[in-house]
Amino acid sequence: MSDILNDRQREAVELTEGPLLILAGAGSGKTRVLTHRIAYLIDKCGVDPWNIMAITFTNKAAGEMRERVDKMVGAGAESIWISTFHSSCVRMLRRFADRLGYDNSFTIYDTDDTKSVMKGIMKRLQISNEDIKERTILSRISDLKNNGIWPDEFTLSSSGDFREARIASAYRAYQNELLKNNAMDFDDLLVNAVELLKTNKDVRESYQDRLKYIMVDEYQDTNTIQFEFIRILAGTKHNICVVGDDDQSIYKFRGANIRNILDFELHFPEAKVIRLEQNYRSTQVILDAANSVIRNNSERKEKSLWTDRASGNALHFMQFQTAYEEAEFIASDIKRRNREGKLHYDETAVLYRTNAQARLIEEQMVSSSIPYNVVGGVNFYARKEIKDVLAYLKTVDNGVDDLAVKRIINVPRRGIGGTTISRIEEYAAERNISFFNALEDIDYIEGAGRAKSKIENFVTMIRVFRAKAETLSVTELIKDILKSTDYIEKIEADSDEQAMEKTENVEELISKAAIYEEADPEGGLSGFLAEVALVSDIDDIEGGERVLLTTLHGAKGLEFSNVYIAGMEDGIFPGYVSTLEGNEEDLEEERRLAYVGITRAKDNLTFTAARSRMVRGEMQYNKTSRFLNEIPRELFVEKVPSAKVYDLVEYDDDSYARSSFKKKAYEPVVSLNAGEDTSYAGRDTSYSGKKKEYESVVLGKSKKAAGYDKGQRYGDYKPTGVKALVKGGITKGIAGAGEKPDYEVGDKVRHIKFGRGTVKEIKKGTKDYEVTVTFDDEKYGNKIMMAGFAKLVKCE
DNA sequence: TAGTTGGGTTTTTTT
DNA sequence: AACCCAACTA
Repeated sequence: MSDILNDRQREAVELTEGPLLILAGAGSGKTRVLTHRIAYLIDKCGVDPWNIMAITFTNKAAGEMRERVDKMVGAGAESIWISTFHSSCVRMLRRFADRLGYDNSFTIYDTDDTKSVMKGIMKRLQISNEDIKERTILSRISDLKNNGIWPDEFTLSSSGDFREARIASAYRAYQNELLKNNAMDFDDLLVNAVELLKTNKDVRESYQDRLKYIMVDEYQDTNTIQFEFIRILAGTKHNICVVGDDDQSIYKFRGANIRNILDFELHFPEAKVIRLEQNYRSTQVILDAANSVIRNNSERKEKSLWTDRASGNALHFMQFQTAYEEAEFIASDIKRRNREGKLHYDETAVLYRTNAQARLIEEQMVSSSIPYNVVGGVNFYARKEIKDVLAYLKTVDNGVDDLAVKRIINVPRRGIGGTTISRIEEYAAERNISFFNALEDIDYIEGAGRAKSKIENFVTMIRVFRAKAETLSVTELIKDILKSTDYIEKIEADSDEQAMEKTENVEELISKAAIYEEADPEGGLSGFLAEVALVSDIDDIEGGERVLLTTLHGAKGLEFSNVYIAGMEDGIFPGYVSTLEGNEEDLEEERRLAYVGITRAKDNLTFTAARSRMVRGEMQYNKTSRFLNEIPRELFVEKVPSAKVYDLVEYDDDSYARSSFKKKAYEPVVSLNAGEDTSYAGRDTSYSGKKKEYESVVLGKSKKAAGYDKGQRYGDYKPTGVKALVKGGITKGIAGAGEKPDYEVGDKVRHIKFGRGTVKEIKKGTKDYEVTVTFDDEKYGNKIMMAGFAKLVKCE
């Protein structure tokens, strides 16, 4: 990428004073602008690097910016404050949390931790999980925090409503518990940092004085409290430059407030706005696709990406019978193109909506021996063995973190059971002391007879660790803990196949600690634990010649020459909930996600979909994604070598066929010639209700016969629900496996390969009906087959 | 106390 | 399908 700025970019770089909103479309060089701006401030305006702050969302983005700025600025670059929102807050709170009643060595609770805490509270307050789910309460609490509403205020406002009042009491108890444990959740980091700045004039002014120029990346993803944070820091000078793209706002579920960017000019009336619309990343075809999708959103700042790149390769869309075949295709296509020298693995990504979809694709990558990285799934730091070791470290670092202590008191097993723990909890609650303090009082606790000596040993062990922590490095401390507790040996002793992996993970943790200590020798144990709490998986993906598998969310900010977007189905992407009546806002967010996905591609973009897929143990039959329908048909590769209707699939006409069929409709499936470079296998939309017979349909050639009008987008059609009559080797669609077949013993049926036959027996199997058929063709004779798989169709 | 089993549940995305 | 939890058994 050239380092020469275009006019708009230059303007954005040089407008250093006052509030500035840079609306930066995907691939428009926003990072380039930000880094140049920092360099400009230092070199041309004489600003001290110490006075500059740049805030990002991920550690990865922060790291990349740091690297680029280092190269441009040289000496002094290290004193620029570049970090994420959460890390910035931690940094402030590590110095001043005592002003808010916390100890400066507070721990950070992740989502799992907060769940455990909430579970305990609900038990105590006798809120049953059936009445209000813990997840519901936690997300309410998160909302409330993000809107600056504290338990006291919420208790008042909710007093009239029973259910709300219970949530309020849970909120209050939760907050007390965290404070008692000297812990903060992710939201607290922001909330408390803002509180700190608001209530402490000296702190606020010292930061305001230092941070004279503030830049915020991915501004569209900020939430209300984050806005508050930067607004306070910007003080009265308002030297705040935010960069974002409202079309890429995809974190509403996490509290992101799209109004922050839409209303920037209301918050700062003197704000200047600069639009960056020239895209340096993608071909025109890809941009056209992106633009044509996002155009369907209503609440957005009008803009349109353009490029002077050539129009480029056409888009591909492939639809398959099953998610398995979809995955198979993606892997084989990548493999083939790589073999032909048309694709580099490290320039390739497979994107999907949900982490669950990764599994099948990953399997196919393995069997095609394609090197790959998967982001997401179970976060490294969320794994049991890692959380165990971290809980030891937290127990050493922050003695009042009851959650950590309770986690490890019997891990590895040392014969301290539930009854004993409850006793100790009661004792601690009566005296309002921490769980660990209660352990130290074990002599005075009744009914702890047998466990007593075990607890004494535990307490002694932790005390020894604490003493050692004064001198040992984090890596040494971890090793010492593992050795003293025989942790590794215990893993190997009682767990099975996963022992290897667990051991490797623990070793990985040690090397991560080593890396941390080298990078930040002053950080210590608290620093390491804080860092670990705030890293995400995408942050430490190893590079190399590897295909990246990630969710669409995970792909934000990245770019690849080749992008595959899998699972293009209504109900998957867009997600089911967002397709329901009244959820238009959610649907728009999904559409932005589609926009993000499409704009990751530089040169080649392939969409795939499956007609049927297993979701949470149940078979789903989904229509192709409505987002595909929003892309002009002309942008796709169209030549189809003699596509044939070879199957009909039934789906639920009104709600995307979630296993229970109400209204049934049928649509023809066009055969796929996978592997052909020109293959285009869209749903053929030929079924109009009038035409009831198909021999074959050739896309491209007989569009008219297939029900298309010129200019019509492929996929725009209305199924009539009339059952299609089918001739010539076309079988009826897959009924859901396990559904009773609509033929009976004695009926004549047709099989796609074996031809005509007579049903001899129908037996209900464990998962599906087993059907025995005697085929007319003696070659095949008697066959037993699964009804859902055999796709037998009744005939005369 | 610990291991097993059966039953019930599951928003999708994550700092 | 996968996970978690409660109840049951050794």
